Amino acid sequence: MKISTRGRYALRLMLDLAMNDEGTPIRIKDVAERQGISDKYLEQIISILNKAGYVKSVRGPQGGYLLRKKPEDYTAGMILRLTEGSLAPVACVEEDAADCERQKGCVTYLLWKKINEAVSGVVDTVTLKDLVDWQKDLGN
Amino acid sequence: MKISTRGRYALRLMLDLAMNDEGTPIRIKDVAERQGISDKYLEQIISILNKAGYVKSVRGPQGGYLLRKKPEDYTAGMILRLTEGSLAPVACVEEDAADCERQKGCVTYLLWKKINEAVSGVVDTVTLKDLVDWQKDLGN
DNA sequence: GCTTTTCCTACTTAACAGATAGGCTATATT
DNA sequence: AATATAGCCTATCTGTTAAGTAGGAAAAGC
Repeated sequence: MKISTRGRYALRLMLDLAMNDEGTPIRIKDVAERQGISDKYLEQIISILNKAGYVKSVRGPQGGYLLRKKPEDYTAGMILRLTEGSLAPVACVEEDAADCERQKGCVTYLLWKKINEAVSGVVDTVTLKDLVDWQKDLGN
Repeated sequence: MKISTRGRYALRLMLDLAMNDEGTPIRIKDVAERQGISDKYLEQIISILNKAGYVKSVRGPQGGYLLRKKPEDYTAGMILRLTEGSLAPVACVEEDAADCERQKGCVTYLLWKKINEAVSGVVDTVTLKDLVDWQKDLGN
Protein backbone atom coordinates (compact mmCIF):
# COMPACT_ATOMS: atom_id res chain seq x y z
CA MET A 1 0.00 0.00 0.00
CA LYS A 2 2.89 2.31 -0.73
CA ILE A 3 3.54 4.95 -3.32
CA SER A 4 6.96 4.32 -4.82
CA THR A 5 9.78 6.77 -5.32
CA ARG A 6 8.81 7.12 -8.96
CA GLY A 7 5.55 8.78 -8.10
CA ARG A 8 6.92 10.74 -5.20
CA TYR A 9 9.89 12.04 -7.14
CA ALA A 10 7.67 12.90 -10.08
CA LEU A 11 5.53 15.04 -7.83
CA ARG A 12 8.50 16.81 -6.31
CA LEU A 13 9.93 17.28 -9.77
CA MET A 14 6.79 18.90 -11.09
CA LEU A 15 6.57 21.02 -7.97
CA ASP A 16 10.16 22.11 -8.39
CA LEU A 17 9.49 23.12 -11.98
CA ALA A 18 6.45 25.08 -10.86
CA MET A 19 8.24 26.81 -7.99
CA ASN A 20 11.29 27.74 -10.01
CA ASP A 21 9.57 28.74 -13.20
CA GLU A 22 11.05 31.92 -14.63
CA GLY A 23 10.19 31.23 -18.22
CA THR A 24 13.56 29.72 -19.03
CA PRO A 25 14.20 25.97 -19.14
CA ILE A 26 15.22 24.32 -15.88
CA ARG A 27 18.02 21.78 -15.95
CA ILE A 28 17.30 18.36 -14.53
CA LYS A 29 20.66 18.54 -12.82
CA ASP A 30 19.53 21.57 -10.82
CA VAL A 31 16.29 19.91 -9.81
CA ALA A 32 18.22 16.83 -8.73
CA GLU A 33 20.52 18.92 -6.62
CA ARG A 34 17.75 20.91 -4.98
CA GLN A 35 15.72 17.81 -4.28
CA GLY A 36 18.58 15.54 -3.31
CA ILE A 37 17.70 12.93 -5.91
CA SER A 38 19.95 11.11 -8.37
CA ASP A 39 19.89 13.07 -11.61
CA LYS A 40 20.12 9.95 -13.72
CA TYR A 41 17.06 8.53 -12.02
CA LEU A 42 15.20 11.81 -12.40
CA GLU A 43 15.99 11.73 -16.11
CA GLN A 44 14.07 8.52 -16.45
CA ILE A 45 11.15 9.90 -14.53
CA ILE A 46 10.90 13.14 -16.45
CA SER A 47 11.05 11.16 -19.65
CA ILE A 48 7.67 9.69 -18.67
CA LEU A 49 6.29 13.15 -17.98
CA ASN A 50 7.73 14.41 -21.23
CA LYS A 51 6.23 11.65 -23.35
CA ALA A 52 2.86 12.37 -21.79
CA GLY A 53 3.24 16.02 -22.75
CA TYR A 54 3.22 17.24 -19.15
CA VAL A 55 6.51 19.06 -19.66
CA LYS A 56 8.29 20.60 -22.60
CA SER A 57 11.94 19.78 -23.15
CA VAL A 58 14.61 21.98 -24.68
CA ARG A 59 17.83 20.30 -25.74
CA GLY A 60 21.32 21.68 -25.89
CA PRO A 61 23.00 24.37 -23.81
CA GLN A 62 20.57 26.51 -21.80
CA GLY A 63 18.20 23.62 -22.26
CA GLY A 64 16.04 21.92 -19.70
CA TYR A 65 12.37 21.49 -18.93
CA LEU A 66 9.31 23.64 -18.53
CA LEU A 67 5.77 22.92 -17.49
CA ARG A 68 3.50 22.77 -20.51
CA LYS A 69 0.50 24.08 -18.66
CA LYS A 70 -0.31 26.10 -15.59
CA PRO A 71 0.15 24.45 -12.18
CA GLU A 72 -3.59 24.49 -11.58
CA ASP A 73 -4.05 22.29 -14.63
CA TYR A 74 -2.24 19.34 -13.09
CA THR A 75 -3.76 17.27 -10.33
CA ALA A 76 -1.66 15.11 -8.07
CA GLY A 77 -3.68 12.19 -9.37
CA MET A 78 -2.63 12.84 -12.96
CA ILE A 79 1.02 12.84 -12.03
CA LEU A 80 0.84 9.88 -9.70
CA ARG A 81 -1.24 7.70 -11.99
CA LEU A 82 1.03 8.47 -14.91
CA THR A 83 4.17 7.47 -13.08
CA GLU A 84 2.83 4.86 -10.66
CA GLY A 85 0.18 3.29 -12.76
CA SER A 86 -3.23 2.86 -11.18
CA LEU A 87 -3.71 3.96 -7.59
CA ALA A 88 -6.41 1.35 -7.03
CA PRO A 89 -5.83 -0.81 -3.94
CA VAL A 90 -6.63 -3.99 -5.84
CA ALA A 91 -6.78 -4.91 -9.52
CA CYS A 92 -10.53 -5.48 -9.63
CA VAL A 93 -11.42 -1.82 -9.04
CA GLU A 94 -9.18 -0.50 -11.81
CA GLU A 95 -10.62 1.07 -14.91
CA ASP A 96 -9.70 -1.76 -17.25
CA ALA A 97 -11.02 -4.18 -14.62
CA ALA A 98 -10.21 -7.61 -15.96
CA ASP A 99 -13.35 -9.42 -14.85
CA CYS A 100 -12.98 -11.54 -11.75
CA GLU A 101 -15.22 -14.61 -11.58
CA ARG A 102 -15.85 -13.94 -7.91
CA GLN A 103 -16.89 -10.33 -8.52
CA LYS A 104 -20.60 -11.02 -8.39
CA GLY A 105 -21.26 -11.55 -4.72
CA CYS A 106 -17.87 -10.27 -3.61
CA VAL A 107 -18.27 -7.92 -0.69
CA THR A 108 -14.62 -7.11 -0.20
CA TYR A 109 -14.91 -5.56 -3.65
CA LEU A 110 -17.25 -2.99 -2.13
CA LEU A 111 -14.62 -2.13 0.45
CA TRP A 112 -11.86 -1.76 -2.15
CA LYS A 113 -14.15 0.49 -4.12
CA LYS A 114 -14.70 2.74 -1.12
CA ILE A 115 -10.96 2.96 -0.52
CA ASN A 116 -10.37 3.73 -4.16
CA GLU A 117 -12.93 6.50 -4.12
CA ALA A 118 -11.47 7.96 -0.95
CA VAL A 119 -7.99 8.12 -2.44
CA SER A 120 -9.26 9.52 -5.70
CA GLY A 121 -11.23 12.12 -3.79
CA VAL A 122 -7.97 13.48 -2.48
CA VAL A 123 -5.55 13.20 -5.37
CA ASP A 124 -8.01 14.36 -7.99
CA THR A 125 -8.80 17.55 -6.15
CA VAL A 126 -5.32 18.61 -5.07
CA THR A 127 -3.53 20.42 -7.87
CA LEU A 128 0.07 21.39 -8.37
CA LYS A 129 -0.98 24.93 -7.64
CA ASP A 130 -2.25 23.87 -4.24
CA LEU A 131 1.14 22.39 -3.49
CA VAL A 132 2.84 25.57 -4.61
CA ASP A 133 0.55 27.63 -2.39
CA TRP A 134 1.16 25.37 0.57
CA GLN A 135 4.85 25.65 -0.01
CA LYS A 136 4.66 29.43 -0.01
CA ASP A 137 2.60 29.33 3.16
CA LEU A 138 5.41 27.43 4.81
CA GLY A 139 7.49 30.54 4.38
CA ASN A 140 9.71 29.18 1.71
CA MET B 1 -0.28 1.30 -4.01
CA LYS B 2 -1.68 -2.19 -3.77
CA ILE B 3 -2.99 -4.29 -0.94
CA SER B 4 -1.32 -7.69 -1.11
CA THR B 5 -2.94 -11.09 -1.03
CA ARG B 6 -2.00 -11.42 2.63
CA GLY B 7 -4.34 -8.65 3.64
CA ARG B 8 -7.04 -9.57 1.18
CA TYR B 9 -7.04 -13.22 2.12
CA ALA B 10 -7.04 -12.34 5.80
CA LEU B 11 -10.16 -10.30 5.30
CA ARG B 12 -11.91 -13.06 3.36
CA LEU B 13 -10.80 -15.53 5.97
CA MET B 14 -12.27 -13.51 8.81
CA LEU B 15 -15.41 -12.96 6.80
CA ASP B 16 -15.68 -16.67 6.14
CA LEU B 17 -15.35 -17.42 9.84
CA ALA B 18 -18.03 -14.86 10.60
CA MET B 19 -20.41 -16.11 7.92
CA ASN B 20 -20.03 -19.76 8.81
CA ASP B 21 -19.98 -19.45 12.55
CA GLU B 22 -22.10 -22.12 14.20
CA GLY B 23 -20.25 -22.24 17.45
CA THR B 24 -18.04 -25.12 16.42
CA PRO B 25 -14.49 -24.68 15.13
CA ILE B 26 -14.07 -24.17 11.41
CA ARG B 27 -11.28 -26.03 9.65
CA ILE B 28 -8.83 -23.98 7.63
CA LYS B 29 -9.13 -26.57 4.91
CA ASP B 30 -12.82 -25.80 4.51
CA VAL B 31 -12.20 -22.08 4.36
CA ALA B 32 -9.49 -22.64 1.77
CA GLU B 33 -11.86 -24.69 -0.32
CA ARG B 34 -14.73 -22.22 -0.10
CA GLN B 35 -12.48 -19.29 -0.88
CA GLY B 36 -10.34 -20.98 -3.48
CA ILE B 37 -7.09 -20.23 -1.69
CA SER B 38 -4.14 -22.51 -0.93
CA ASP B 39 -4.72 -23.98 2.52
CA LYS B 40 -1.01 -23.95 3.33
CA TYR B 41 -0.86 -20.26 2.59
CA LEU B 42 -4.00 -19.60 4.61
CA GLU B 43 -2.39 -21.42 7.52
CA GLN B 44 0.38 -18.86 7.61
CA ILE B 45 -2.06 -16.02 7.44
CA ILE B 46 -4.33 -17.27 10.18
CA SER B 47 -1.29 -17.81 12.34
CA ILE B 48 -0.85 -14.04 12.34
CA LEU B 49 -4.47 -13.53 13.31
CA ASN B 50 -4.15 -16.19 15.98
CA LYS B 51 -1.06 -14.67 17.57
CA ALA B 52 -2.82 -11.34 17.69
CA GLY B 53 -5.73 -12.99 19.48
CA TYR B 54 -8.22 -12.25 16.71
CA VAL B 55 -9.18 -15.91 16.45
CA LYS B 56 -9.19 -18.87 18.81
CA SER B 57 -7.67 -22.13 17.66
CA VAL B 58 -8.67 -25.64 18.61
CA ARG B 59 -6.24 -28.40 17.79
CA GLY B 60 -6.89 -32.01 16.94
CA PRO B 61 -9.91 -33.68 15.32
CA GLN B 62 -13.01 -31.46 15.15
CA GLY B 63 -10.55 -28.62 15.61
CA GLY B 64 -10.32 -25.41 13.69
CA TYR B 65 -10.77 -21.72 14.31
CA LEU B 66 -13.37 -19.41 15.77
CA LEU B 67 -13.63 -15.64 16.00
CA ARG B 68 -12.72 -14.45 19.49
CA LYS B 69 -15.08 -11.52 19.40
CA LYS B 70 -18.20 -10.42 17.61
CA PRO B 71 -17.92 -9.36 13.98
CA GLU B 72 -18.74 -5.76 14.89
CA ASP B 73 -15.64 -5.65 17.06
CA TYR B 74 -13.27 -6.01 14.14
CA THR B 75 -12.67 -3.21 11.69
CA ALA B 76 -11.23 -3.83 8.26
CA GLY B 77 -8.40 -1.57 9.30
CA MET B 78 -7.44 -3.80 12.23
CA ILE B 79 -7.25 -6.85 10.03
CA LEU B 80 -5.47 -5.15 7.15
CA ARG B 81 -2.93 -3.34 9.30
CA LEU B 82 -2.16 -6.50 11.21
CA THR B 83 -1.47 -8.53 8.10
CA GLU B 84 -0.23 -5.85 5.72
CA GLY B 85 1.59 -3.62 8.11
CA SER B 86 0.86 0.08 7.88
CA LEU B 87 -1.57 1.30 5.26
CA ALA B 88 0.19 4.65 5.01
CA PRO B 89 1.06 5.65 1.43
CA VAL B 90 4.57 6.70 2.44
CA ALA B 91 6.78 5.98 5.44
CA CYS B 92 6.77 9.53 6.79
CA VAL B 93 3.08 9.49 7.72
CA GLU B 94 3.29 6.25 9.67
CA GLU B 95 2.84 6.18 13.42
CA ASP B 96 6.45 5.42 14.24
CA ALA B 97 7.43 8.09 11.71
CA ALA B 98 11.20 7.92 11.52
CA ASP B 99 11.92 11.61 11.19
CA CYS B 100 12.76 12.82 7.72
CA GLU B 101 15.13 15.76 7.52
CA ARG B 102 13.01 17.26 4.77
CA GLN B 103 9.80 17.01 6.80
CA LYS B 104 9.82 20.63 7.89
CA GLY B 105 8.82 22.47 4.77
CA CYS B 106 7.74 19.37 2.89
CA VAL B 107 4.41 19.95 1.21
CA THR B 108 4.04 16.56 -0.36
CA TYR B 109 3.91 15.35 3.23
CA LEU B 110 0.62 17.21 3.55
CA LEU B 111 -0.75 15.35 0.56
CA TRP B 112 0.32 11.96 1.90
CA LYS B 113 -1.32 12.82 5.17
CA LYS B 114 -4.60 13.61 3.44
CA ILE B 115 -4.46 10.32 1.56
CA ASN B 116 -3.68 8.47 4.74
CA GLU B 117 -6.61 10.03 6.52
CA ALA B 118 -8.93 9.26 3.63
CA VAL B 119 -7.98 5.59 3.65
CA SER B 120 -8.20 5.36 7.42
CA GLY B 121 -11.60 7.02 7.28
CA VAL B 122 -12.84 4.06 5.30
CA VAL B 123 -11.11 1.06 6.81
CA ASP B 124 -11.54 2.18 10.40
CA THR B 125 -15.29 2.56 10.05
CA VAL B 126 -16.12 -0.56 8.11
CA THR B 127 -16.44 -3.57 10.41
CA LEU B 128 -16.59 -7.26 9.75
CA LYS B 129 -20.26 -7.06 10.59
CA ASP B 130 -20.77 -4.58 7.78
CA LEU B 131 -19.19 -7.02 5.39
CA VAL B 132 -21.41 -9.81 6.67
CA ASP B 133 -24.47 -7.62 6.22
CA TRP B 134 -23.45 -6.63 2.73
CA GLN B 135 -22.92 -10.27 1.90
CA LYS B 136 -26.40 -11.13 3.11
CA ASP B 137 -27.83 -8.26 1.11
CA LEU B 138 -26.29 -9.79 -1.98
CA GLY B 139 -28.66 -12.68 -1.46
CA ASN B 140 -26.03 -15.11 -0.43
C1' DG C 1 -2.40 -45.70 19.15
C1' DC C 2 -4.29 -43.75 15.17
C1' DT C 3 -6.02 -39.95 12.84
C1' DT C 4 -6.98 -35.32 12.41
C1' DT C 5 -5.97 -30.84 12.71
C1' DT C 6 -3.12 -26.96 14.02
C1' DC C 7 1.75 -25.24 14.41
C1' DC C 8 6.32 -24.04 12.86
C1' DT C 9 10.22 -23.29 9.87
C1' DA C 10 12.65 -23.44 5.72
C1' DC C 11 12.80 -22.91 0.92
C1' DT C 12 11.71 -21.39 -3.90
C1' DT C 13 10.55 -18.52 -7.75
C1' DA C 14 9.48 -14.40 -10.07
C1' DA C 15 8.85 -9.84 -10.15
C1' DC C 16 9.75 -5.26 -8.97
C1' DA C 17 11.97 -1.14 -6.85
C1' DG C 18 15.47 1.78 -7.12
C1' DA C 19 18.82 2.97 -8.89
C1' DT C 20 23.67 3.17 -11.84
C1' DA C 21 26.14 3.40 -16.21
C1' DG C 22 27.34 4.75 -20.61
C1' DG C 23 26.95 6.25 -24.84
C1' DC C 24 24.03 8.87 -28.58
C1' DT C 25 21.80 13.11 -30.32
C1' DA C 26 20.45 17.83 -30.67
C1' DT C 27 21.68 22.68 -30.35
C1' DA C 28 23.41 27.26 -28.53
C1' DT C 29 27.51 29.53 -28.34
C1' DT C 30 32.06 30.75 -29.82
C1' DA D 1 32.93 24.35 -37.89
C1' DA D 2 34.06 22.91 -33.31
C1' DT D 3 32.90 22.39 -28.75
C1' DA D 4 30.45 22.03 -24.76
C1' DT D 5 26.05 21.35 -22.80
C1' DA D 6 22.07 19.46 -22.07
C1' DG D 7 18.47 15.97 -23.02
C1' DC D 8 17.57 11.00 -24.83
C1' DC D 9 17.77 6.03 -24.77
C1' DT D 10 18.77 1.38 -23.34
C1' DA D 11 20.97 -1.98 -20.69
C1' DT D 12 22.37 -3.73 -16.38
C1' DC D 13 22.63 -4.55 -11.42
C1' DT D 14 21.35 -5.47 -6.63
C1' DG D 15 18.38 -6.30 -2.95
C1' DT D 16 13.88 -7.04 -1.30
C1' DT D 17 9.37 -8.67 -1.29
C1' DA D 18 5.24 -11.30 -2.70
C1' DA D 19 3.22 -15.44 -3.03
C1' DG D 20 3.34 -19.51 -2.46
C1' DT D 21 5.24 -24.75 -1.70
C1' DA D 22 6.90 -28.30 1.33
C1' DG D 23 7.49 -31.20 5.13
C1' DG D 24 7.31 -32.48 9.38
C1' DA D 25 6.36 -31.79 14.73
C1' DA D 26 2.94 -31.40 18.34
C1' DA D 27 -1.58 -31.63 20.32
C1' DA D 28 -5.96 -33.84 21.10
C1' DG D 29 -10.20 -36.49 20.23
C1' DC D 30 -11.72 -41.21 19.24
